[in-house]
Amino acid sequence: MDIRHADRIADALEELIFTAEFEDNARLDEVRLAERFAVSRTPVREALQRLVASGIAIQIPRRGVFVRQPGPVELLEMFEVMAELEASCGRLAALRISTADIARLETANENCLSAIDAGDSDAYYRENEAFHHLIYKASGNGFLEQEALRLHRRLKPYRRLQLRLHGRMSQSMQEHQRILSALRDGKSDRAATALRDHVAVQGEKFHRLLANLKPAAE
Amino acid sequence: MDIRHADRIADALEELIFTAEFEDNARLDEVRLAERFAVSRTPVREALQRLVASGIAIQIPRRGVFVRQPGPVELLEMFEVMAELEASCGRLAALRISTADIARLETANENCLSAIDAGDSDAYYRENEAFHHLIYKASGNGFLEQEALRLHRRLKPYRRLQLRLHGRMSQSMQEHQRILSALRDGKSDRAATALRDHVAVQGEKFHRLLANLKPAAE
DNA sequence: GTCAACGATTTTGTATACAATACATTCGAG
DNA sequence: CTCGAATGTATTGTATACAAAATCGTTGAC
Repeated sequence: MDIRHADRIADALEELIFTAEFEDNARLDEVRLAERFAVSRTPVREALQRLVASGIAIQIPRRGVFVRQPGPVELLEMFEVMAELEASCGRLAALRISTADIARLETANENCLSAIDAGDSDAYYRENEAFHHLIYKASGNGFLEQEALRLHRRLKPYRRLQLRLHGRMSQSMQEHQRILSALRDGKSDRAATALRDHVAVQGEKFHRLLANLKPAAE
Repeated sequence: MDIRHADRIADALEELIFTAEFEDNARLDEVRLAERFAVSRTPVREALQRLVASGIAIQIPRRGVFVRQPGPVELLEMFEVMAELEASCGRLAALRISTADIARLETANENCLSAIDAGDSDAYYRENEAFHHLIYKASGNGFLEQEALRLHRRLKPYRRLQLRLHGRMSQSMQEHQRILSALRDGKSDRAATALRDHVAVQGEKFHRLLANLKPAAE
């Protein structure tokens, strides 16, 4: 084992929480986790601190740390912020993007199309992600890129749920085209709006999904 | 001592780094810090982890953790993201703000004016901060509010430097008026643009400040 | 004189031991 | 029977001890 146990455990715990292995508000027992990972409490505690710092768990002093799955409201809020962040990336990218990066975006887009034709939704997911990550980078703002990546990653488990809804993919590709054309033309406002709407659709889908789950609840 | 040592030390270290007590790339020696705070290495290590998680320091495995002051480029990037985040807050707030919150903004604004008249720049700083925090909250998006607060806080030490530049305050108040009127009218795009420009000015000032500091350096 | 390899020292990472606080159960008073 | 206090137990927070890795210095070969 050439890697720090604390890091390994933090990654493992994050994965376990994202895959809903631990339910919301579950206490993350230090000694149980220590036994489970066959280490002492020390690296477990460091891993827990990392989870708390990243917001997927909360710590109540002298009580322990507890899983904190975002509720429906917070998820919608996070999707909304994602849309705003991507809009910002688009706004800046329209002013700064290089021809090389435009070419890369076009390639990713074509790969998306190929994946749709092949019916390979995993490949579509991957190439779609590449498309968006390229836009983050093309913003020319490394800090913004990192923040966008961070939230994107955090929302990943929830995005997977809604990908395979009926005619979404082809509509999504049209939106990609609009984004691309705005970037090519250097129209920052158009690029921002196109990206915001494109991402916001995911929030809408999610909203509808929730509404269907709990028809008249609360 | 009824508070966790780790938390106290983390706050203290953060403050020390923000006030440039530790210079960039300085190693944060666990045992020295432990002696300094009169505790063992354990709570010091937890504090360091928190610094690393918040990006104020970086950790090189088996080497230690080192202060990581953002360089000029990254600072400009952070100011740019701050401008974008506030623009997003303004966009959403224009759609959702309550009359009560508008009244609160007006109050904060009046307090800003009073502070200027009184020549009390500390009070101005405080009320200006309140104005912006109110807008974050008025976005109606708690997650966005937290993210904005986080970055705002992170940029705080750098904002203090440039506050007392010549005629900035009165210009700033005019911008606040424009923001307020856009919010009152529910014009989301206008509010977003007004806020983006308002905040971006700080980045510009900072840019100029840097250019003056190192006229032809590197 | 330079460079490399080996050993000593320092420092991080982990394990364990101890302290202090919170929780639960039980016992007793009303 | 219900509520509350007290003690016992469990769990977090901190200190210390140990292990492993990296840095530094020295020594020796070329």
